[in-house]
Amino acid sequence: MKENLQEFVGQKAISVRGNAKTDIEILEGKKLRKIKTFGKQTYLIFGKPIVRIHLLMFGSYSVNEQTKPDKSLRLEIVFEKGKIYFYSCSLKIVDENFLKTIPWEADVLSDEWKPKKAKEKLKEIPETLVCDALLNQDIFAGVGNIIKNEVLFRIGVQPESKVGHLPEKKLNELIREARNYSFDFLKWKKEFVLKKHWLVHNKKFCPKCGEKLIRKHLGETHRRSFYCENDQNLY
DNA sequence: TGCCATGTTAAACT
DNA sequence: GAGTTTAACATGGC
Repeated sequence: MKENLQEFVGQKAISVRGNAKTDIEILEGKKLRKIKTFGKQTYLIFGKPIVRIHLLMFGSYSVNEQTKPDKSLRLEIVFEKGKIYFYSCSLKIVDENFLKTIPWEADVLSDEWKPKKAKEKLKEIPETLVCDALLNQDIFAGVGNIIKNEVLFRIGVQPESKVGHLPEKKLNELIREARNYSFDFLKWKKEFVLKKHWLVHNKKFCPKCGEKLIRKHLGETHRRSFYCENDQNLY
């Protein structure tokens, strides 16, 4: 989204509409200065007002689309050249102080990503299950349920393993693959070949040994886990 | 056709 | 007031 919206940076918002509950009118006449992302959130920085967008499960956006009446249109921004549409998303106006509270180094795709910091945070929660830890946005911002399942399969760790029980080497692998797989995910998503590359998520059989995969809602997050009993060790 | 899910927030409870 | 649970959001795939 950030990349696809770059053409609007530097442009002034002429008009806005949509069913967003916040006061979106204040954006009119303001120039889009910069776009920042933190995990799954996108920040459209219009100087003082900043629009925070999260697409949640079903949200979408489009650029320069032919306007059609749509009751789920959350926000349309008409710029000097072109328009942006956001549908069915979470939208909030925040200010620059809010941005100051964001732990940017926790974003797995960021240049500022700090694996050491992630490790420190994990050391503080030894009793947490790895399936929950990977979904913790304060540690691995951007990682979602698909990435969780694929990372755990790649490193051969059973999702109910406790963070504190992981050998140092596995802990390092967990942190490294959380970032590494996220870049693969992004690349595949851009090429529209994401699903094709799923090894365990939504799959029936283990690609390594052919055995039936376990599919269960696990951890405090109660999210779907897919894993192989043979190829993923419980620590 | 009905159920479920790539996710988070805020309201409603205890 | 703190912590926990539930509802809301709303769409496409199976």
